[in-house]
Amino acid sequence: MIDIRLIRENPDLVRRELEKRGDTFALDEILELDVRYRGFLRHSEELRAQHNETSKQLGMKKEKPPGLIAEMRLVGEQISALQQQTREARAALDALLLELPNMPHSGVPVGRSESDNVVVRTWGTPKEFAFEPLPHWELGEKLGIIDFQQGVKLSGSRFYVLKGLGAQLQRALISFMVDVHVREHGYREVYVPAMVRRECMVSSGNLPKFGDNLYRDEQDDFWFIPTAEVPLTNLHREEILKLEDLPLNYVAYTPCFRREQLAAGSDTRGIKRGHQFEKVELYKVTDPQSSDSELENLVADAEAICRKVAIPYRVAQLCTGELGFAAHKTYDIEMWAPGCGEWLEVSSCSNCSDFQARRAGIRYRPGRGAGTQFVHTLNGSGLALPRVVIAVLENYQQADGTVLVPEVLKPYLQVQSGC
RNA sequence: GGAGGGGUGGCCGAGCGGCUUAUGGCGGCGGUCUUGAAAACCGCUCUCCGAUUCCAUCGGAGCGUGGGUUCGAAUCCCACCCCCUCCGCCA
Repeated sequence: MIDIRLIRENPDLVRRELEKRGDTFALDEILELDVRYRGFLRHSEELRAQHNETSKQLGMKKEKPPGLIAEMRLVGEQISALQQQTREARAALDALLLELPNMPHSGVPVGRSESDNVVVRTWGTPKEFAFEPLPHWELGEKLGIIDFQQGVKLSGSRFYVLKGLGAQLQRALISFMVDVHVREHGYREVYVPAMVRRECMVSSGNLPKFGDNLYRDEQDDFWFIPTAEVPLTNLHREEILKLEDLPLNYVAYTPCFRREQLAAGSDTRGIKRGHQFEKVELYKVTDPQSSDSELENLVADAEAICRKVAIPYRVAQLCTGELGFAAHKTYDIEMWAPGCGEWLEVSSCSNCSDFQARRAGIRYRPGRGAGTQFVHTLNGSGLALPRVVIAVLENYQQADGTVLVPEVLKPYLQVQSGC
């Protein structure tokens, strides 16, 4: 959420920043509602101040004059009516504020589409194969480790079943990645619910605007998380954190659920995009001064995984038009997949500045006696599982259709050579 | 799922229609005393919103959440959320 006071005091700045995303926003309506809201609020507070004073005096009197009580009742009714108007204006204002995306960081390149993203670095060189490398769906089927038909049988399109070493490879990657982040990067491992209350989705920015992308249990109003970012954002909801406890670094492994209402046929091959997938998520809560540098640390922590599994990757900075709703600045990490011949997004690391913190009410106190301030939150995959599985299969494949096990995964797998 | 009990400031815990700007204690901070520390004593300790002459002052709100009754609600009523105990069921 953007601070209403900033919009009030500097609407042109906010408008200019938001329009970098390539869209227009209802700022005039917001400003108008804000004036209305404060008018009602001020009026009802003035009346209430008088009313409080008279009531207090009335309470001290032995004789209660009936005329005065009748008069007070009328004032009370006026206050109720004003409060109702105040509430309505506030609710309308909040509804609009919740629809505004975050403002981009000043260093984000202005642009409209993927082609305006900026590749900031590349690591490794795509391997030259002496044969035509196969896409993972062919490799997986030949090896009997990915079964698409059974996925469809159980749940429909965009579901798959991993079998034997396919399932084990994914599980090995999960353990390996979490271990690296805990032991080498200082993250605290947490296990969180995959179904959350509606307000958690509002805090993270998924609701009210993106409900169409979420699965939901209507009976109990549980919402299925599209990423661990949602529960992690809410871990400290409505808390005032101590400066000395920042930054908080969390790593969580969770399943993720996305409705992905894509056109039939797009991205349907393979396990790149499904309704359910596994992800290891990194999350940081920092003070506002540190979030810029912590984003660099976060990206480096995610990149470390790519290097350890020795798969070429590149890091792209997203342009303003590609930023997610809550994001202030984002880097994507893309691994090279020689079989499908594309750079696969395996991580998206974002500094959300105070956008989610404001929605979730997560604050800290900068110093003794100082007022509270909103923290900054950052998140990034470290990494998204099915796509790393794809990259491993396609990069480590051999001429005979078998796949070698990356060195770092050997301690985590039952086999030492490959499959 | 059934029955009962409960949610009050950082924590514990009183209050059960106006005397509460929420008693008291613990913790925390500052001070007095002391060579220093402890003890004792004194004082201070929350958040949010709005207005203005904006390092401040004034007003409003907040006792799980949201409504309601009343001139006046932490206190009474309704709904919901959460926690605890027992029973049932279950991994």
